[in-house]
Amino acid sequence: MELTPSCPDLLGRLRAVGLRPTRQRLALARLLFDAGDRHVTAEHLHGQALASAIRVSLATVYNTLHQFTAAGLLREVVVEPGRSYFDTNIDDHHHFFCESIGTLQDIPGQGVVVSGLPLPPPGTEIRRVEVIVRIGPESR
Amino acid sequence: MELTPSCPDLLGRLRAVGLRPTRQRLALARLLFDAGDRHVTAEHLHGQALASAIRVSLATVYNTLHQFTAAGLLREVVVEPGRSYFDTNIDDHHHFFCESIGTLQDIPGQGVVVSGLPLPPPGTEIRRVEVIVRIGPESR
DNA sequence: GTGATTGCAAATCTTTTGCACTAAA
DNA sequence: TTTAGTGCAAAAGATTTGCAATCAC
Repeated sequence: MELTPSCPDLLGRLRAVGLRPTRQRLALARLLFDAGDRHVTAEHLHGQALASAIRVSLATVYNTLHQFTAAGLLREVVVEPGRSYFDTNIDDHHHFFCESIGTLQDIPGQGVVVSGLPLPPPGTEIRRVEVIVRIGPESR
Repeated sequence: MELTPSCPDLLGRLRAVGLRPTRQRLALARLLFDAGDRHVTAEHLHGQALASAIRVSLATVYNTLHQFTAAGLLREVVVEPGRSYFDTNIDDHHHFFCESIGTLQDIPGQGVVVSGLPLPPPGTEIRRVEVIVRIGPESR
């Protein structure tokens, strides 16, 4: 594939994290990062790739999502048993999650303060504090 | 099975939530609730049942865990993709989760305050605020 | 060319389901 | 009895892996 000049930033971002900018990685990166903040599942992204006439196998989508996550380009969000979401927003932030629809929505991290946490167990340190606000349709 | 008089509370608890106190439900309830706060996976609980010479199928363990959860006797905690933990502590509280070991640890809810949350999206209301503190071995 | 990456299909792992059988009431 | 609950094995999902073919460099 010709590396189109329309995505120099993506190409550079992949190179910067040591991932060879292959056809499918670039195509997936474009789907992921060219449309603002997104929360996708592997299945979802694969469907979108196929719809965009990008030939990628589901296995490659999984591999790519995990490589991007390991490289710090994505964040994995676990809110539902048996399904992983990947978040293109890697800033410190939190989530609303609607169980009835299965939808994630970002909560900017700046405003939220979690206070009163005890010290982590001896020998461990805090990696990240994650707040998940589970929401549902209004009762009435 | 003879309903032993040693577990009148469990029997009553099951009846109270409309679950017929069968041999395996009682046995699993005893494993779950007779040992203080616990975080178990289905696989884990099944192994423990077998080790205690309780004949239960894994399918029944799954069904029972979900029935208990639906009945409010347990809480499901989702922290790892592809694996559910069930928590015998149903009070309002949060968790430390160590990814390297896969261990959950309770954080009492009283002390922790989450402030600065935005309003939930229109038409929805907050069901629960969950804080997961991801921890790992100390860097140095 | 050479080694990383991909596709595919098969394997794996967790969880759910269908149905004949068993047990609680 | 009557109906809910169970076991088993098979099915269903999500995710991973092995290996030959392919592509970036």
